Amino acid sequence: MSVHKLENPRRNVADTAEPLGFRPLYRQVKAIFVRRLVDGVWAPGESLPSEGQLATEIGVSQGTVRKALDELAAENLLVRRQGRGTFVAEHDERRILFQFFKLVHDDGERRFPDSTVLGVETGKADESEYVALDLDGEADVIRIRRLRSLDAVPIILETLTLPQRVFPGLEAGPIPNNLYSLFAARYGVTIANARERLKAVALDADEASQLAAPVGTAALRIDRIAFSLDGSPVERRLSICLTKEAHYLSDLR
Amino acid sequence: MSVHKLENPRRNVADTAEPLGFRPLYRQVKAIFVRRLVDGVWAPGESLPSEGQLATEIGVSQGTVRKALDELAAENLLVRRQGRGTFVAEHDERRILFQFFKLVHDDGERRFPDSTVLGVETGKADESEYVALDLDGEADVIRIRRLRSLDAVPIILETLTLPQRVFPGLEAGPIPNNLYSLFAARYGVTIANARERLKAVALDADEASQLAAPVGTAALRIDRIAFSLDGSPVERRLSICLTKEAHYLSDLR
DNA sequence: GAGTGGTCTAGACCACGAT
DNA sequence: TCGTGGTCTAGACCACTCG
Repeated sequence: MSVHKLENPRRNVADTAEPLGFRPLYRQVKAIFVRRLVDGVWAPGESLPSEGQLATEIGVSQGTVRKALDELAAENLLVRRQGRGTFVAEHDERRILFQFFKLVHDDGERRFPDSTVLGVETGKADESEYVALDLDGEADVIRIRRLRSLDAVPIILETLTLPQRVFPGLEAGPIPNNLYSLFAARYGVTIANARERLKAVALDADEASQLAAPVGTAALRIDRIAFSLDGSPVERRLSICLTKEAHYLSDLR
Repeated sequence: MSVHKLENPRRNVADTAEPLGFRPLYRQVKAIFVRRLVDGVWAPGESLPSEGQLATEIGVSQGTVRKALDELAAENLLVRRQGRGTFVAEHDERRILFQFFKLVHDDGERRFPDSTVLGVETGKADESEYVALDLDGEADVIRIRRLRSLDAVPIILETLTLPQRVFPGLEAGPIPNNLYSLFAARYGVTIANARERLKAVALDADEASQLAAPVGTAALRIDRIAFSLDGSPVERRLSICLTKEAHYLSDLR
C-alpha cells in the first residue's frame, strides 16, 4: 500500500548503530505532506483525505498522521475543522489580515487597505535586493510601487521586489490587491512566513508628496522578506508607513 | 488519590444534555497546573514531578497530562528536556532576549542592553496609564525612567508604569536591569506575554537630550503592556528607541 | 446516520541524560 | 542502569457537520 520509503520503518534488533540524529516517523510523514503542498498535489482550498485514509496509504498509525497534520496546522499551512475535514490553507483576506498585515488602525479595527499601483518595472537587482532575495548580482527583478490607503487616506507607500525567474510575466498583467493569492494561483508559490525589520525614518521629498505629508515627518519603515514553502525568499517589500492614525501591532508570546 | 474535581470525569449515558461548550479533560488538568504556577507551588527553575506521577496523582492517563504540559511548554511557561524532566520557565536573560526584546542591532546580534535609572517616582495614574493597566482613576502607580544602551551608546529611553498595589515597596529598592526576574522572585508575579504597539515619532527636546540626538529625529515609540499569568496587565512600558544602528525584528508565522 | 476530526486511554518501546 | 520525556500504536468513544 505504501509507496513511500520511510527511514527505519521499525527500529529492530538488527539495526546498526544510528549514525547521527534521529528523525521521528511523524516528521517523515510531515515531509511527505509538505512535498505534496509544494508540488501542488494538494492545492489551496482543497480538502485532504481523512486521517484514516492517509494512515493506511502511508502505512503508519492514525496517531502518527495526526501529529504530522497538527504541526502543519500550527504553521498555518493547513486548516482543520472538526466534523468537516482538513483543508489546505488559502491566502484569503482574513488570513493575510491576521498573519501578514500588522498595521492596525488606532481604533483597533483591522481593515484591508486599498491599493493604487504607481508603477511596474523590471531591471537588475540592486545590492539590497539581491542580498535580501538571495540572488546573484546579475539577476532580473520585477519592481512594483504602490500606494495603499485606509479609509481613502494614503498611509503606506510600498515597493515590492520579486525575482523575475520565480514570477515570469507578472509585470505584464494587472496587479491585484491580494498578491499572495495570485502567487499561489498563477505560479504555485505559497508564502509560508515572513520576517519584518522595522525602523523609524523621516520622509524624503518623494515619499512626502506621495503620502501627502510634510517632508521630514517621522514614518515607520518596514523591510519585509517573505519566504515560500520551501524556505526560499521570494518577495521583498519595503513599506513606508504613516503612523498618525495607525500602529504596528506585535504580540509577544 | 485525586483531590481535584474534574468536570464530567466520564461522560456516560445518564448525562443530561450539555448546557454549553465542552471543556476537554486535558484543559482542566492544564488549569490545575496553571493554578500551581500562579500560586507559586511550582516556582521558577524548579522541576515538576514526572508525567507518570502527575497522572496518578490527578487520576488521568499519562497522555492527558502530557497534552496539558505540552501546551504550557508551547506558551513558554514550562521547559521540557528529554531525559531530564519538566521545569518551570525562568525569566533569565536568554528568554527575555528572545521572547521580550525585539530590538536587535543591525549586525544581527542580540545583546542585552545596559540600564541607567534616571528616576523613580510614585503618584496617581494618568489616563493613558490607568487605561493600559485596567486600573481605576485614583490608583497609585510607580514610575521608573531609565536610559538603556547598547555598546555604551544610548538607544532607548524607557518609562515604566507599575501598579503600586501589585509591586508594593518596589520604588524603595534598587532597580535591576532584568525587572521580570525581580517581579517573579520578590512578588511572585510571572510575566506570561505582552502586546506592543509601535509608532514612528519625532524626538522632543527632553528625549533628544537624554538620547544625545537632534530634536526632531525620527524614533520608534513602543507602547508595551505586559500581562501576568492570570491575564491581568501588570506593566506598561513606553520606549523611545533610536533606530540608526538597530531595528525591531518581527517574525510573521 | 455517516463521516470527520478531537479526546482519552493503555501499553510498548526509543532517545537522552545522569549516575 | 535507571528515570525522564518522546514516539508510536490500537482502539474506544465524543463532538461537530452535513445530507
